[in-house]
Amino acid sequence: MGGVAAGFATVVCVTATPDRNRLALPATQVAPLLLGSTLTHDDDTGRVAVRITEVEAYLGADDPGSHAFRGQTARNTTMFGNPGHLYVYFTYGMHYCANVVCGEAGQATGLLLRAGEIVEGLDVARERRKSPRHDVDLARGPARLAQALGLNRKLDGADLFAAPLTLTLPAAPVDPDLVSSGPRVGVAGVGGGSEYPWRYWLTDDPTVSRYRAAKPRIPRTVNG
DNA sequence: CAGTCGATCTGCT
DNA sequence: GCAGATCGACTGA
Repeated sequence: MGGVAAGFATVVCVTATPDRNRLALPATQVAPLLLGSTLTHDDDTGRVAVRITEVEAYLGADDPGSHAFRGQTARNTTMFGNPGHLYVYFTYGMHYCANVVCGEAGQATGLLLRAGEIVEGLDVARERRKSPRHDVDLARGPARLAQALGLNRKLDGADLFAAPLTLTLPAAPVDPDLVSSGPRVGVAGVGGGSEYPWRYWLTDDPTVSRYRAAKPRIPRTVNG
């Protein structure tokens, strides 16, 4: 059962990882570095690795679209901690989504992992994700990616550079010509418009989630 | 292919 | 009580 996470973290975190320092920058600067990186989750339910193809930057307390906008709560505490950790939250009553915490402790900036390509453990990912007809859909969308990797609330706050997680950044950022940016998905108001291109993806990658504009919710009771 | 809706956790009013 | 960093099923063309 529980009680495992706190134990191994103290044992493994002996040496400072250079890659961890590369995350200690504003999320908008880390975004192009994270594209093309690989995140592996390896536990007794299986081993799956995903090559990240789409991310979204959330910029902390001043960002109305961020969970951190209204200050620190029990749920978002991880966002306010040190970079190089995973912030996992539960949303819409059904789905988990995962962020890579960036910047300095207290800034609460991070990158939402929006999509990726399964590069290891395809059979395990298919088992976890059942319905999709195409493998390209296995991790297309933040909740799908989390499910394919087997991420859940138990991994909230987990170190990205220690078991059961492994984040491998590319030696150099991908060619800027291969990176596109645009407005964030599903975020209305400030930061949701084209004025802030805080969504980044690998151009023309088939695993990138299709853009859906944030739609204002219209009450259905108006016309009876 | 595009539009609509249900599921039901979390934090804020 | 309500809206939300969503997904999958269903509808109609």
